[in-house]
Amino acid sequence: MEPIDYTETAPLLQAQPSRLLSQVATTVTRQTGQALEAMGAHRNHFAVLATLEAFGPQSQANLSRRTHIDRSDMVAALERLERDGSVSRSVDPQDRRQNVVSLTASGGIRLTELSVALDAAQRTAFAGIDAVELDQLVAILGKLRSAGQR
Amino acid sequence: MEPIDYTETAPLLQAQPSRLLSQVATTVTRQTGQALEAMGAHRNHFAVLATLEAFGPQSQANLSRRTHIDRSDMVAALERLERDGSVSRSVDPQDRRQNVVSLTASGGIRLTELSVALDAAQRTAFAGIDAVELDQLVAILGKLRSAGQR
DNA sequence: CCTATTTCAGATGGACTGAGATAC
DNA sequence: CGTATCTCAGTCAATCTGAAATAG
Repeated sequence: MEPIDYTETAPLLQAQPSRLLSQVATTVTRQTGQALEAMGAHRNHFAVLATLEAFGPQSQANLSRRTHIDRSDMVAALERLERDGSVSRSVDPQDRRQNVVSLTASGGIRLTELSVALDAAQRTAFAGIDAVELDQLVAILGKLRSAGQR
Repeated sequence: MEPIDYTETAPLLQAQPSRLLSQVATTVTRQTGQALEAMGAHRNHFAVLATLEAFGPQSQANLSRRTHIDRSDMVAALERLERDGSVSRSVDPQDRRQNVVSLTASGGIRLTELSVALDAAQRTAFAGIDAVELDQLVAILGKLRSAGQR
């Protein structure tokens, strides 16, 4: 007489990767989000700083396209980053509709701090799988993102 | 002189699987959600019906544990499913705190309909990867869910 | 005239919390 | 008395839309 496991998943549900995907994403996002919150930061802040470091000064619109952060949420993120002195904004003389957003020196330091915190959180969040599986996961998700945009 | 790609992702961001995970999950969830919405249903409805079919009549608390749907959202889902005639609820005579939720005949038919719609949506959502990769993805996500709960 | 960028104000749905009523 | 279940009300952050103001 076996004990009944009241947390088992129905077969039809196991065949629904979309559900699994969303549940794991929720958990992982919460873990990394809390790590950044403990640093007084936000996921979007890291994404913006990393993108500025990689591609140099650029407009908010390009930052949005590169990070997949909505133009509207970008406004709030930059307002905050500017207030903290991590980025500076000025009107582009070539095209005065745009702001040129630049990483400051202290923004570069901030990026390093956040990167360390995020790496640690990520190691915890993905502790259940090995390095090979993590590589597979990233590769597969990358394909899905390219294929399935919008 | 190469053209500049304004949608490229920063290296530091590519090393952040958590971000990728959340973005892909958002897209896939929207696609499957729309498919069910077109059927007048919701993701949670499918999960509940599939779990009832797999494990038979059971309490709302057990449905919550098995589907990972919050007890609070379960109330709304069952209210709806009962109104549609897909499930029936009655107080458990053995333990009158609990409701016994049962799948009705028309609920079984409904489950089949939703299953077909979901499968189609899922084939589209995961069209970018092959069967082997999908299996890998499900296996990896399964490990992460077991390891990282809460 | 149409399009692009930045900004604001708000809609929408998802995950979750707290507390009350009831029953064990 | 403490715990479990069901329910309701409501918070909270995330995603996204629409429109205004400005500039090309």
